[in-house]
Amino acid sequence: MTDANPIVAALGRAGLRRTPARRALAELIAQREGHFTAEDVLAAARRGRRTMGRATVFRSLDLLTRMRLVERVDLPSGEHAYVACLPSTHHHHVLCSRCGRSTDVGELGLTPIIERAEAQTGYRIDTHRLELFGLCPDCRAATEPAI
Amino acid sequence: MTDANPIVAALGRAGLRRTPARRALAELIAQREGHFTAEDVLAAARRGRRTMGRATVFRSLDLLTRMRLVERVDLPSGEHAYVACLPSTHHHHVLCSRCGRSTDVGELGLTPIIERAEAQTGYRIDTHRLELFGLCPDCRAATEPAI
DNA sequence: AGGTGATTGCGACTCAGTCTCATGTGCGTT
DNA sequence: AACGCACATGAGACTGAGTCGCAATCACCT
Repeated sequence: MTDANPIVAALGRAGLRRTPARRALAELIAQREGHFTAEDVLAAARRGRRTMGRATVFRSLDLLTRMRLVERVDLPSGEHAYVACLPSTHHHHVLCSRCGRSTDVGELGLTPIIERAEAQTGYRIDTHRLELFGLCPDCRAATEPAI
Repeated sequence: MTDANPIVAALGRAGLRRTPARRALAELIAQREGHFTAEDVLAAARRGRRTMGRATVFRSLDLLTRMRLVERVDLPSGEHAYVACLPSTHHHHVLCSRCGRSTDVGELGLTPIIERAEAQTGYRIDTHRLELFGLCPDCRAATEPAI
């Protein structure tokens, strides 16, 4: 039986074990539209009467991060969260600060900006983090009823 | 006596108390070139045989953050750190991943990028975080001896 | 079906950050 | 110079995220 869940499928492709814990995590992530914290996963697993060791959650999340199936983001509050993402090319995430939904957005042309920063500072920049926070279309509609 | 330390001076200007703890913190920050964590501050205070309550450190750092005299950054490792910065216009920080030094870099022209992201996603973006990590000129020289 | 190395769950642990509260003190007022 | 009080501090208990070690389990290859 082929795996409907893309994360589970990717695990198989990578020669990693498709254990119940990992399947359950993949399921939870697939259901979730936006970002989620490790604690969310733990709570959801508990709710679904499936216990999942705290360590397992962190280990699996870590694994998926290394596989680039999820990405870790730092919320403005300082919390660490994760968002699912296709292991495509370079991209960024836009997070809704109201409902938590997250949307991928492709490469935005940051290269010239990074070059400008390198020129200004003399650093050689090799990593960057760009996170965008705002209101998603739905929440916008909800809070700005009148144009 | 006017305050040599800009942070202490800013406190006075804002009508906030210039307490010994805040002065000590300001001093530590002024001495430090790069980013630092709350734990660094605690350790430094302890080393200088001046105890400073853990809570006080967090409270003061919080205060300075609200005053925009320091900014909180999230290191790639997930740790939270702070960097001093002049409360000027919008700017970003470039952090050296080897020695920890941080350098301010002015507005880099992110606006068009944000507009592009808004157009692509339909979000209204109101906050963003851009952090750049790399090697500062000195560390670059140290690790790339030959051109 | 069997063997085995990867994976799990548990629980103890660490470490960052928060909270409470009694004590202390900067500073405006007198 | 002394006063008074709201603001600030330090100590330490507490919380919650994340890690570690280990014995038991199980996914998967043969």
